[in-house]
Amino acid sequence: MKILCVAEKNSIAKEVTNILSGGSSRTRDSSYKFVKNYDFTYNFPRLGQCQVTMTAVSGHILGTDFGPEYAWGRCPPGRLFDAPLVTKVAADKDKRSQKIHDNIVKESRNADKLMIWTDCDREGEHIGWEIMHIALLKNPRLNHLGTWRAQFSHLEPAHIVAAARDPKLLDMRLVEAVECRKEFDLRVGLSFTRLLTNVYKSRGLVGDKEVVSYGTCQFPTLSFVVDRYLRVKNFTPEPFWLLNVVVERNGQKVPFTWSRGNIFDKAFVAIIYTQLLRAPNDAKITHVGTSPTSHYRPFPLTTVELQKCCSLFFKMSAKRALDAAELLYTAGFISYPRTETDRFPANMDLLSYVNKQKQDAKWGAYALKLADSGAFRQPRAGKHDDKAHPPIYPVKYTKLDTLKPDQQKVYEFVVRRYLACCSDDARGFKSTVNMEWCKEQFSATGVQVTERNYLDVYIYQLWQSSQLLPDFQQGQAANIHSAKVKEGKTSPPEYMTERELISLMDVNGIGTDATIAEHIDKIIQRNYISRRKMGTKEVFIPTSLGVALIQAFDAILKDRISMSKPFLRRALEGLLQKIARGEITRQDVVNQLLPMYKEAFTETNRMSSLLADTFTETNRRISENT
DNA sequence: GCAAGGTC
Repeated sequence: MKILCVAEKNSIAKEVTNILSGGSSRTRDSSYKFVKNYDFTYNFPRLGQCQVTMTAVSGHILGTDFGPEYAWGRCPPGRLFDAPLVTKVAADKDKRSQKIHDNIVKESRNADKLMIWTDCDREGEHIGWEIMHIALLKNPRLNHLGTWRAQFSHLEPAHIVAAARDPKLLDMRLVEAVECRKEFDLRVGLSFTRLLTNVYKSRGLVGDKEVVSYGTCQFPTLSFVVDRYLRVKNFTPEPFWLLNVVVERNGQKVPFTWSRGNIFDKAFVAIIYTQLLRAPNDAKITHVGTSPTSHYRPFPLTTVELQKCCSLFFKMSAKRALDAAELLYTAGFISYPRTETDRFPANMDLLSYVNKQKQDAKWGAYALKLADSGAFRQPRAGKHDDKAHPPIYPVKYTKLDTLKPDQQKVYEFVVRRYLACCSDDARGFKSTVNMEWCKEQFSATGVQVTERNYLDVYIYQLWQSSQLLPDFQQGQAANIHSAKVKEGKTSPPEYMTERELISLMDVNGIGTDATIAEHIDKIIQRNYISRRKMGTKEVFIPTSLGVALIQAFDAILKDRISMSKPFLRRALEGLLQKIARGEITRQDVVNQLLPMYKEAFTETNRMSSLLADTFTETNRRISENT
């Protein structure tokens, strides 16, 4: 029997080959230089000894487009809402897709079975379907039932062997969901992009080579930055007043906080302040207490959390962090780095991965303590599960100095985060002292950390004991050292940072783990937003074009659906998940949602002069400001 | 010249 195996990328094909063949395989070139064909034999349970060829694609091979009669300029943009879709081999400049396509046709000709080894997520399932579709062109045996689907989520040998021995079928519901997404992104993206570009260009508002694009992910992303920018710009600071009281005890000066906090009425604070000053000996300690407090260990690691942490701890951009993680994954050191899951499956042997870290010079002693002296704890379980991949964890040990600098940081972080997850919470005590002075309440607090636990390995987080409070006694008079009225000002929100933008996109389902960083780059290229240094921080500021686009869309569609808010994309995502669960069909979704987009298009087209006017107006306002 | 999603 001959089996053709196809992975999503060459590095996976190579690694799976290594595992299944026990290291003895023959390598042949394919028509595409970054994809190899690996030949070996393997014993499949129901088939016996088989001749296996393992090859790969490089992401999607087929693309969805419109026919030539719907090219830019050949038809009104609105026609793209009902123009027929054409699926064909993607046209890329080095003919990569065509070469990969040809390799699959050739290698599948004599195969008895096709086995799909793409990533186990929605897009991976769709790529698997593309591969099957291509293989079926010249080999009728490789239909849906002749095609196996290997399910795996990391490259540990035992796991890969298990996947090879227990193949499933392709899940066509996932394939349908992806087809649906592609249809919406294409119809809406191209029609609005052509409309916007035509309008701005005909008024001479953008350069000849420029494109004013609309994308279902680009605009919600832009909208987050614009909303924040306007909130900062429109902010008016308000003054407030508060009381600062310092009590002296055993020679130690202890600041107390006023329970009323910041007050916006100056006269009110002044009245109370006068009362206090009239009765300097009236202050009394009313309560002294100590209660346990803790810092929870972190949740298991997701992609977005990885990107946020790398941005915060190492000042590494989302793109760089993911690139480093990807390399660590293909080298077999960490599990698949694109996951939304923040809970480990119940049956996973978590302790075995702790054991593998015992040998390290920096964190080995901690791992040893976790594993061998009963300090190991089952990690907390978050609420997210993508049903495809577990949280990111260190699969295999490696010495840091074998890795490149970015990978060192990311690997060390993944390990420390994992060990922290498997540790106990940090514990301590919080002491509170309450004081009453002329019926006003004040309090002072102190923290004592007694058990550091996970903090010892998760060195990125600080929790330290504060200065010890002196020995106050309940009922005792308090010796006021000083009392002052302080004036403050409310401060505006900060401009959007990359870390916050990633969070917002993630929460609202804008883009995927792998594309969030790209959407941000795209709207920078389009001159909708720009990066700017503010002190030590880097923030995003929208351009006048970016502000105008959002404001014009909001004005035109104020009573209809919003093209700039995340609502539509989120609604689509929810419906895609229903398709994936088999509750509705792709056609149901098209019938329900496409008319709403089309209506928004018609209205935008009708009021297109407003788009240009808003831009002219924003430009004028901003140049007046500067 | 246009989208978003894979991948390099």
